[in-house]
Amino acid sequence: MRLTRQHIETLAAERGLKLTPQRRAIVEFLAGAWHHPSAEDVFVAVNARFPLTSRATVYNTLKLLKDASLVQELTRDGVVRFDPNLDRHHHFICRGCGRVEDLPWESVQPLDTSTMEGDRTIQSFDITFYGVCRECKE
Amino acid sequence: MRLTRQHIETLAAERGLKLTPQRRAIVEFLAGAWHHPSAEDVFVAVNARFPLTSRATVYNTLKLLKDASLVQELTRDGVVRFDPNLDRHHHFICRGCGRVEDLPWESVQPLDTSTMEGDRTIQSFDITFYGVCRECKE
DNA sequence: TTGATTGCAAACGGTTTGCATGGGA
DNA sequence: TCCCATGCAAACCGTTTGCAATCAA
Repeated sequence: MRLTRQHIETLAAERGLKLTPQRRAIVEFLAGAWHHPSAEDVFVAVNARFPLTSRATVYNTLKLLKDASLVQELTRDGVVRFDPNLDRHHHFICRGCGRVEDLPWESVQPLDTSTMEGDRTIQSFDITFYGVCRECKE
Repeated sequence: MRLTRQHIETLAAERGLKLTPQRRAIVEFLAGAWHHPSAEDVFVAVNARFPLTSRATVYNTLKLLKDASLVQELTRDGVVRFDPNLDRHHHFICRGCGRVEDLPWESVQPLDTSTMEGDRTIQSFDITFYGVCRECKE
């Protein structure tokens, strides 16, 4: 499941939040974003539709979405990025162009974590794959 | 294999670098560090032995070590950290105290990456496990 | 001696905060 | 109307850079 504009409406209704145009624009941009935009990416995109939208609003809304588990936050090269894919999944990073692609959770066989448990408890894991994407292979 | 003070001596000899006390101190601290210190951690630790060591020197030396593949760099919570463990390994992050532990590469069975290959090439991967460490379970 | 390395301080980029204004409920 | 949300600007934090002084080779 991915973030949709419906999510922010539901969230607003449930928590009594205001449905401002800026929040709608941020969510709609994220909903259509497939390559993990940074806060700055969101800022630029939203300002294309609503000039004068401030960075503070962008950061506030992103934090709101993160706290509501409507986006996943991930850090790469020191920059925080946002992933609207709500399903469990892994990541593929292309060493050529740096793009990040989501990989379905089922593309990896279940991991046996028993050997590393015992004194610790393993609850979850995620895998980052590195390689060369299709475009960069050409 | 882990970073040792021997590594910086060899590196200096091979590349004609100068073996300054600051560089020795940084490497010796990293060699004994098991929980992925940040640049600031290194700065504080080195200044305990050599007051007036600047952040620039710390950052320069860390970059040197990274470029020589004598430390692995990893980013967590937007802060760059340094891992002197030179073997391939995975990471375990405790949700209780936030500590990071290294897990031996062999503790995970080989992954079949064929289903996600085809249009892309997978070269490597690393896994981050999340859970609760022994101390936090008590 | 001499150029690599250092310390310092300023600059930088991403993120957070404080506060007065404004607009959705 | 009322208070949440916004815009703005300054502050903040980790990191990088420029430059003169220093020191290992």
